[in-house]
Amino acid sequence: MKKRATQADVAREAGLSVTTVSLVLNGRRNTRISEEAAERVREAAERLDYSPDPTARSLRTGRTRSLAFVSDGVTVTRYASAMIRGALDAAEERGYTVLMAEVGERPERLEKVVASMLERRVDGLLFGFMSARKVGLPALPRGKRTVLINGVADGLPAILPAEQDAGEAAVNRLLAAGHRRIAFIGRSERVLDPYLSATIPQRYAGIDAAMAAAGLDFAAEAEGHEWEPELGYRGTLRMLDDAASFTAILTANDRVAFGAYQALQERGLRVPHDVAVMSFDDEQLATYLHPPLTTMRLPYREMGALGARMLLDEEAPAPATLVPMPLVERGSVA
Amino acid sequence: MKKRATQADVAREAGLSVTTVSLVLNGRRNTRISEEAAERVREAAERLDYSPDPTARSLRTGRTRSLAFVSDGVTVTRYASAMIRGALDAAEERGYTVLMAEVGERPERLEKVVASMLERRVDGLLFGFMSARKVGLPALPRGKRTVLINGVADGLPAILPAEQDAGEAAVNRLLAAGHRRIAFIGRSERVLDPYLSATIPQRYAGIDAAMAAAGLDFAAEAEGHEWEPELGYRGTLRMLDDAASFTAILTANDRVAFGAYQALQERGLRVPHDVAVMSFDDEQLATYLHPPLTTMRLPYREMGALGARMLLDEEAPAPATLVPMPLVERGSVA
DNA sequence: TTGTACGCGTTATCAC
DNA sequence: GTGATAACGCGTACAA
Repeated sequence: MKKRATQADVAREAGLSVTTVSLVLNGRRNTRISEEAAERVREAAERLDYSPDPTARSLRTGRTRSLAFVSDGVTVTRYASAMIRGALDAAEERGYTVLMAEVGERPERLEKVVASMLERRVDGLLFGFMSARKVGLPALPRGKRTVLINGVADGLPAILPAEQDAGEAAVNRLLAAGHRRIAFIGRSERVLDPYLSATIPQRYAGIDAAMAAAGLDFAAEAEGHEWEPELGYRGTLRMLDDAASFTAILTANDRVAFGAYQALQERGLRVPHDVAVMSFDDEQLATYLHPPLTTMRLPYREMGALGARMLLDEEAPAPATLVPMPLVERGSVA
Repeated sequence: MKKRATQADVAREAGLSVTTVSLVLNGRRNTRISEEAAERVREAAERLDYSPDPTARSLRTGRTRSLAFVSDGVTVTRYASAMIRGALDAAEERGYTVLMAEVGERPERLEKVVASMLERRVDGLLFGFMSARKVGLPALPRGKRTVLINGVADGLPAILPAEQDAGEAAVNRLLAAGHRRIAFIGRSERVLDPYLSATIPQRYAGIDAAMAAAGLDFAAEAEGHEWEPELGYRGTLRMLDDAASFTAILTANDRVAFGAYQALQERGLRVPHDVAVMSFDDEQLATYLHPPLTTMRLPYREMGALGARMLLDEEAPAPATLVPMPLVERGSVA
């Protein structure tokens, strides 16, 4: 492994000065270098397989062409990790590198991690959270560009899923299939705390708005804030045992829907023939079910990509951007 | 936002030279600086809130205290993304930062991405793959430390799950519960291609070895290389329809087990009372089932952490390191 | 149109 | 024991 070629090497090879080399290779427009010199530089660079040293460049310019992606637990979260992928792709498109850090369940680490990223002179900070909620962040330097994905904090630009629209769309999908007696599993007062979730209230709001617009009330409800299969399972059984009459179930998320499927199957009810199921999130799980689950997708990958673009593109970012949650049509609604 | 303090500022504040400052702050041992001078330096640094500029340091030392984590799709893979977390934690412990990149389904991007990481002067390269298989990698500079996680390539150190042991342990768990008539779902010739999987053959080998040691053959088998719920579902139904007699099912992975559960429930068979189910991987899914699934866990987080440690700690890494797959005891075997 | 020389903040080599 | 000073590789003001 030979030493890497430097600008000086290229200059020598081309018989020109480093200034010329620098100007040419950085594609400076309003400096009149003869086309012939420029060509000589490019050839020399090519011959020597030259590529600029980003370290030296950063030292000189104060910019690193890198951004930090700081998250709570998205790497260990079933599906939220897709937001990393989105950010990675958008950053790479722009020639940026992503420094990753994760603070896990210990928010007190956040300060240390952010400080470490700032020391590394990242050009911007991207925060990503597992569940969209209000978060406390350490003080950040004024000028430093910052965007929150799936989270909100004081005056920082935030990217969130368009939950209200999704709530409406979910209900409307059931209505369009002719359902009028609809059950809902997963309402909870607890979830209204913005530090637990900043978006779930909107999901509820959308759901309720669409129901109201149709002049309907839910035929049955099973409350609960732990959106795990158990809730769907027990909730569905309870509603059936209460002799509630419904032709469709709307569940707070896919894991709840999963539990609902189990209960329905136990009772000999077929999805979607006897009972339709409509849900939110679109975890991988949704594709495992029989029939596969129709659900409103959390657009994590798009949110990650948008976050990186907002951070890196110079336009002033909006205070809050809502990313549409697409309806993923599978087989559980008919 | 004021300008950051530099070493020169600290030197001035302490009334000493930058040399002294550098020596003290880097904790050099065999240089005789008076304890009093050292103290003055530390105090001055504290007062000015000085922290060294990693960019300048890298320019000088040629090391960046950063490593690259290059993967195919681990960020969008249900559970493999835990290996990122492991690598992140281990890197942070050592003061290293992780530059992430992901090439997705396009291996031709690998070369570009690796080149970009090398340009950034990372101190080491960590490759992480979704499924443990033989991979082709671009040529890497001689000296550059490299470790593969969940993948194998020519002469590079690799970290893999200990599948053979896990295969044996899974069978032995069933034997310990008294099962003698065991069915197996998921054998396939196709999976023996090392470019598809380098470890599945070992999983088979462990399973077969344990069965042979017990003097047993499988009571029934359902073959298949697409390890999705569908295989478990159809496979189980077929075996039951063939009037096969078994008290336990060993499935190739959790998704297959999920399908098996569905089939068993349809036929009115209870897990684990009528049929025990034992599996591999430990996806989140395993905890959703009724009863929760007993399975051999793929230790992705540990593998990620070990990879980073091997990369960063100076010991010469072994050509291949097998990480134990722990038995996760839940409720599906009795 | 191109070249010279300096500075970015650090570490390392030598003097004193 | 400590202090000048020369790199590291790049960008750019200023000179030619």
